[in-house]
Amino acid sequence: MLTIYNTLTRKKEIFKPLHPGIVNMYVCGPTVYNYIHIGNARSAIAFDTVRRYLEFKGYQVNYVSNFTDVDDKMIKAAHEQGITVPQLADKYIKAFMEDTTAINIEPATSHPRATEHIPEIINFVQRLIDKGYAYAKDGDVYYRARKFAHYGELSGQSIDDLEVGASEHVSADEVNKKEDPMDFALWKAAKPGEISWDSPWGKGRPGWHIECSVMSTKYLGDTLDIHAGGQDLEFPHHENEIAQSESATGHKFVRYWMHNGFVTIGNDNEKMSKSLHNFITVHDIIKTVDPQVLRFFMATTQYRRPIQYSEANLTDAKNNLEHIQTAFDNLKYREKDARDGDDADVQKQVTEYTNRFIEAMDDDINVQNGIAVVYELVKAANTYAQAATVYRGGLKEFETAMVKLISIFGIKLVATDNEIDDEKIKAMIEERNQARKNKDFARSDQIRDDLKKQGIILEDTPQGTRYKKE
RNA sequence: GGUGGUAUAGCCAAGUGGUAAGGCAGAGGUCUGCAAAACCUUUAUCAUCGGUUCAAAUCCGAUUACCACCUCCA
Repeated sequence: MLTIYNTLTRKKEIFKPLHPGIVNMYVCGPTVYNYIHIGNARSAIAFDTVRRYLEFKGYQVNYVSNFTDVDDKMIKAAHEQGITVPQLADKYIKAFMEDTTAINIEPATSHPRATEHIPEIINFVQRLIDKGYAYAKDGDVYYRARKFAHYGELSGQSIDDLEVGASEHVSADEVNKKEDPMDFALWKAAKPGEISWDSPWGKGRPGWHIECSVMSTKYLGDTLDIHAGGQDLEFPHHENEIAQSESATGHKFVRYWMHNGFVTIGNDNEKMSKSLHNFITVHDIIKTVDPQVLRFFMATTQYRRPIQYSEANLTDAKNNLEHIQTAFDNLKYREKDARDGDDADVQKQVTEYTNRFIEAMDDDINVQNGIAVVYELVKAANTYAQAATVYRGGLKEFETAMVKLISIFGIKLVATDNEIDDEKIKAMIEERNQARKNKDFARSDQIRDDLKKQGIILEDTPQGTRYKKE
């Protein structure tokens, strides 16, 4: 039985979707004014893994993830680059799709953009005004935070404590416009020259939080099963979303809140973020690091824990992934001399490993325990692949299980292509085997070295000489 | 100041009362003509101090260190 840690209740709860068999899930996406950094990637990977596990469990997952394509930073960046805000958005949405495809993130069921939902946003804001939860002032529209009785529940803070913090940061201009410092903007009046849309309150654009309330409820209904995002979104973003949504719809907004931990970097393990300027973009890193390694590295840390980004940790991930890949290839290698038929013992083992994997993952997506089971499966597979007699059914059993379980981590396990067409190389391998038969090891080692220089590695096994490309 | 999180071997990390999973790196071994791959063996006074208990990494209290949110941020 799957349990999920719900940020709202700060407890692990048994996961039961509103509609049996269907999970409606919304994940806060990035503001598209730059390439995504590996912290953004971590969030995407964490919840892609959750999604894959839910699908593995047999749920149909409706997965919606937005693009914030208009805000202060978008306007600033577009201005700096001498392009329009929509052009900037298009550029980085395209880059987002490329980067997330590289790290094997399944495309969302829907990727809505804020600017494509302006009429719905205006309508939503109007509903809040009509219900008395919001008020217009000088072209802005603000939400009355104190009017929402549950305000502060998600972040575990009382509204008065929050106000103490807020008062240090809110500009005098805003304080003057707002009835209360805790109120937040639903709609912002346009400054001259800024991108804007007509509204009942004059030309302007949506505030940050409103788009998520509007788009999530539009695509997934008033009550979502899962709403996810980075821990930094708990307050104020998600707190505000709850207030807006529940006061507009009158229904519970989200049943399970999930928040991922940060990627940290440097000796101080500081949070990686755009504002700290200590970020590494996915766009850059995959030029030198295998995207599958990056994916594996991040997917094998439980979503709530921080990930320390370092070369050493990345190397660990690389070694582990290679180990799994080698085991898979070892199984494939035995297919040519395997006997026909099934292997009941392997079936039993695989079933046991799979059950233990599920048990681990059911505990709030405990990927560390999950991957530990995968390593046990790998060990058993390697042992089997060296047995004197193997059955085709047994090999397939192991292969299928490995592919299935590792795919939840977003890794596509496929047999390594080691076909060699070059007749000259084939002849050299043959010559080496002759030399070995004649115990001319100087010659055979010479050939092995020569081939290694060409990227061909030879390994002698009881089934003959095995070769692979480097 | 308020709120939350973290502290387990060289590194990553599981483990919420019964004397410490797993992985990487290291060491030794089996196999091999030698390798490679694989497999086996091997590495811990669980941040500190005190308390509860027959028994604590696990519960309680205090302390220290680090991180995060309270302002845009995944």
